[in-house]
Amino acid sequence: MPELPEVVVTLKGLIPHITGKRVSKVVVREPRLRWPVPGDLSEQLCGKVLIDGRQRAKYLLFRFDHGHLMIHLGMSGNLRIVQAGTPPAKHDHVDISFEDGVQLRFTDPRRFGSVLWLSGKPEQHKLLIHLGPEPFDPVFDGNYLYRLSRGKTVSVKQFLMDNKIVVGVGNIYANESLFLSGIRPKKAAGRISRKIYEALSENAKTVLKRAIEQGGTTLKDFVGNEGKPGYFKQELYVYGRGGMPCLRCKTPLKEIRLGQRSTVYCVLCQK
DNA sequence: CAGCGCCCCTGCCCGC
DNA sequence: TGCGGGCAGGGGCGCT
Repeated sequence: MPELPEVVVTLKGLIPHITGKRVSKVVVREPRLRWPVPGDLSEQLCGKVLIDGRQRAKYLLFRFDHGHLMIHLGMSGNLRIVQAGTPPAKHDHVDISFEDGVQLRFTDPRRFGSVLWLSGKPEQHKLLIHLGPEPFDPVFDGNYLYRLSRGKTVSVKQFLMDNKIVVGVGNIYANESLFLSGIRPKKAAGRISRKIYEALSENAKTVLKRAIEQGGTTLKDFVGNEGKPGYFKQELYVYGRGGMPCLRCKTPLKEIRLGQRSTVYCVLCQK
């Protein structure tokens, strides 16, 4: 489910339910996630107050006065509020209960997600320290992409999806941004002009912002915290539409694989 | 260092 | 209806 918009939507929905509340109980049913859930998670959290929550890349960071709970949703993860006492279903790996009966539940069939405890500064953590800027950070613009791409032979799509360059642009939104910018996904990143990168950075921001407004993109089973699906799927131009007509020129969209990821583009609209 | 592949894992869809 | 193969929204890591 998650790309950046789904993470933002998830966080936004959770915040009002859990900020300022004290943890009363932690249950870990399955610690074998992307990295093992720390064995002392319960000791770290119980009795402590969750101060606030924010997002860095696709990581959710929940602040306590002595550290941070860091959660990544991977490909299939989901974090939601459940009624206290709701029996766990398959793949409900971690529950964090608060004193008022609110319960935070982490579910992840594929277990590519993670639930970690950070005692130090989050930005110093090895998973975050090498990350590029957020797409909505003012430093992320056409000039930034132009400068960092000089001499690079990697495809522009993989360049855009590289977390060291910019975070949060996953496969769906990379495909969409490139279509809107008229750029062929496999074109070498180093051979694209400053002007085109200007369009690409703007389109990436627009697509992400629009997806957040629509509550994310529901492909299979993503639902926000109010149980609503994301409506951005209706606005996808190319992702998931290989072989179907381009919405601008009717030419059948071409589908290839780039870095093992499905890549869809229009041979006429994207050069 | 850049640039690839691989891999973690389950679910689902398709073709036979 | 059952089974094998391929694919899926992520991303760290190890190899060349």
